[in-house]
Amino acid sequence: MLERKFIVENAAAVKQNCANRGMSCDVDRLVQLEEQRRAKLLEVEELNRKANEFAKSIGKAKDEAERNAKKEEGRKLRDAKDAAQAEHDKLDAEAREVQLLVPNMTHPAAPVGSGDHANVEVRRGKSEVRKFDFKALDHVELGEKLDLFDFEAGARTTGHGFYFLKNDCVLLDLALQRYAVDVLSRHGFTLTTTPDLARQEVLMGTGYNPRGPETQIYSIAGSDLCLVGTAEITLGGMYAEQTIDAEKLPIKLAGISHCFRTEAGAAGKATRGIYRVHQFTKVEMFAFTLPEQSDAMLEQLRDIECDIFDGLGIPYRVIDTASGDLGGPAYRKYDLEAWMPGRGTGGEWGEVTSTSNCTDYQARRLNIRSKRKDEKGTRFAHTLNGTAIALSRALIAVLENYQQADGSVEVPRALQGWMGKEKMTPKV
RNA sequence: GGAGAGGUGGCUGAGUGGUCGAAAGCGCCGGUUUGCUAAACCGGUGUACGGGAAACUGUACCGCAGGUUCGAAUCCUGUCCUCUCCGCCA
Repeated sequence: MLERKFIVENAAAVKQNCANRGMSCDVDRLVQLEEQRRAKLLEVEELNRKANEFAKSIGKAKDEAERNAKKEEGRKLRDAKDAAQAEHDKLDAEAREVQLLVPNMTHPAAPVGSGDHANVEVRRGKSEVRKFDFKALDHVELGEKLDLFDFEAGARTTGHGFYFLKNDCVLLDLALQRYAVDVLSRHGFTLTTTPDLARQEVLMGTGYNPRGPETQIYSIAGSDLCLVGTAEITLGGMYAEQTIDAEKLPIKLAGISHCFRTEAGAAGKATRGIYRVHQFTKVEMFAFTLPEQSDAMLEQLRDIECDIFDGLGIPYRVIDTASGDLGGPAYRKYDLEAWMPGRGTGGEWGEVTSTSNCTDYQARRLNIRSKRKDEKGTRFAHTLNGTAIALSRALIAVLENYQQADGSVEVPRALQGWMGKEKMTPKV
């Protein structure tokens, strides 16, 4: 959410930014509504001031007759105030409705445009894309040989898009988590496991819409709780309504959670195997910073993601996401796309991580402030998030890149200790 | 799940319809005194939004949302959270 004052004062820039991001929102109307609201607020405050003044004088009235006469007058003032307040609230609600649709501003260096061609590849990982001298299998085929997944049972118990991990895949899943946690711990992150459910309020605060036909979020009937789509939601909510001392910033959190996504409207998209599923586990990074620290923090989060995948020996490319694909809260976003040899006909890049600087967009909704001792007042903190390891996608990358001609899969060196073996071999 | 108690400023804690944005203490900041430190004393000390060059000033906020009233921290309803006891359980 952008500040209304900012939108009013920078209407032209905000409009251009909406256009760059492919979002349609009526900035002109918002400006108009806000100006009307301001005028009405002055009126409300003036009436309220009078009414307060009057109410105080009643307490000092000398007798019952004077008191009753004054009460009548006080009631009129209060009624007038209530009427003005109602008009103000209506304007406020209308303005807010538009305001919530306005996306964050965009980093000046981020590419402008939309679609894959607009995104810019800024870097490659250390590992070369491997040349196979045999036909590379995809993770589903590998999973059959190694007995790693049970999709039928997932569908039976829960539905399409759910699955059981089995045998070595469970070990690999845990090893990847343990590996990521280890890296983040060394980078000074506070480790957490987070609730898998959150209040709607927190969802909204982080920029997710729990309702509507296109929502990605599952809701729990009979409560205002939702299953989280990512630990970003709970980690952001962790400091909701808090004012954080500047000396404590930046705060770097690592959160492990399950992630639930309805994937509404995703029918027909690459759905084979565990690439796009309704539930997966993720180790997430989250940071709260002072406003002047967030640009550098985004680079840091991106570099950690690179380290994690370099450490796994998986080839990837880094994408500087173009304005049209940033969504609502992100000011700038980098994605890591890992090479997945089993995708498409001869392998394809597939998104495995994403890191965003949301500046104060989420903090304003969640009311998270920073306070410096030498500074009057407070400023909204900046929030950033990034994927350390998203299981499912990371599992695919490991399985497909480390497969051998005989159907076995080597375990990346970095995981061997956590996994307790060097190779996953077919049951025969 | 059942019964009860409670949520007030950075903290402790008073306040049961009017002059309460809120006593007092602690903490913190500034000052005086003082070989130094401590103590003592004096003054200051919430946040947001609006007006003003500034001094300053208006409005709102006593978990949150409603309601009663001319007037609510105080009364009523709902809700969230915390604590205690019982039950159940990993």
